[in-house]
Amino acid sequence: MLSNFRVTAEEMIRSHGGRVTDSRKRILALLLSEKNAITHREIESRFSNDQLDRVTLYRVLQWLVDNGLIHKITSDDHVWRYHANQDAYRHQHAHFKCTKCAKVVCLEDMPSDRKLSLPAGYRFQTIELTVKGLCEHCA
Amino acid sequence: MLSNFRVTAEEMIRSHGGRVTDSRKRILALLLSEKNAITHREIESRFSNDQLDRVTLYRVLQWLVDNGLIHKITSDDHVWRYHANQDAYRHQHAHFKCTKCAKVVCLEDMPSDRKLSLPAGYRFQTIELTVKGLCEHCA
DNA sequence: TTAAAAATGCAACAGTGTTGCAATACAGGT
DNA sequence: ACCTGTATTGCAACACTGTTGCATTTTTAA
Repeated sequence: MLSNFRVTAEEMIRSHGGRVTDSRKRILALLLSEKNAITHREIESRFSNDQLDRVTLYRVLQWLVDNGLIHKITSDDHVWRYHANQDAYRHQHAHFKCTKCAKVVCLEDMPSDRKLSLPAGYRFQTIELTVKGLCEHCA
Repeated sequence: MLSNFRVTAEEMIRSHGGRVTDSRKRILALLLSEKNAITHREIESRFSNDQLDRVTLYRVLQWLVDNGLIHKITSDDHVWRYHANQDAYRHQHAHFKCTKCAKVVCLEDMPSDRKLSLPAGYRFQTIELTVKGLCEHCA
């Protein structure tokens, strides 16, 4: 189960030409096993037994983002949440945040078809969309 | 000019039943005079001569938000930006953030097609949409 | 096996925002 | 105009998330 994720993680890291270190494997394997996007602090607490340095975690997460293996999501609580780039989440997508329990999930689609008009001279790059509401447990 | 904003500010505060204090008048008048959404730090620097306590500024901003006189916008730099609720900005709207100079402007329209479907059992509350790109000066 | 390069661990720092509490300013009644 | 209760302010100290510098360790490739 979890060893499957470790194997996948190792392949993903190796295929990006990075050094395959223990921290990277463990962190990416964890993110692959998580259904929702989770915070730095939540990742830390998952490793409460095994020691995992705060700073190393920040640096590994940044490396994984830079190499497109995970993505990070901003939120109105001003904490980054991280999620592995699997399957449907490769491309740009919207996110949902529960206003009660703060859970963040990735939505599969991004309704960006409808172009909203920018002021003259502005150049479009990306769009960030977060839907807020109550999740199935809090509704 | 700026005294006009002070008069408007005072009326807005009074109409919400709050105490009309000097800090509230000065801060709201400044926000009324600003075209774009600005950060706590930017507001502070506008008052560099007159003294203005950091904590008071945070608390006044929160009060103004709670009373619907201004709104605040989150961003991927994890700093709140504040903008007065005038005219078009009363209702829900999208925002634009320049990825080069970090300028944030309010867009007038929100593409309201909530075609994006939430998972079963989820309840919709609000939508937050930020378009990122280059502004007219940075493009 | 060895050496260069990259990654880690630690300590200290930086920025944004919050809390507790005493001092002050505002508003309403006299 | 003057009290008086109460909201607001100012200050100090704190909390949290994230970053930087640097010595030590691990990884990789010859």
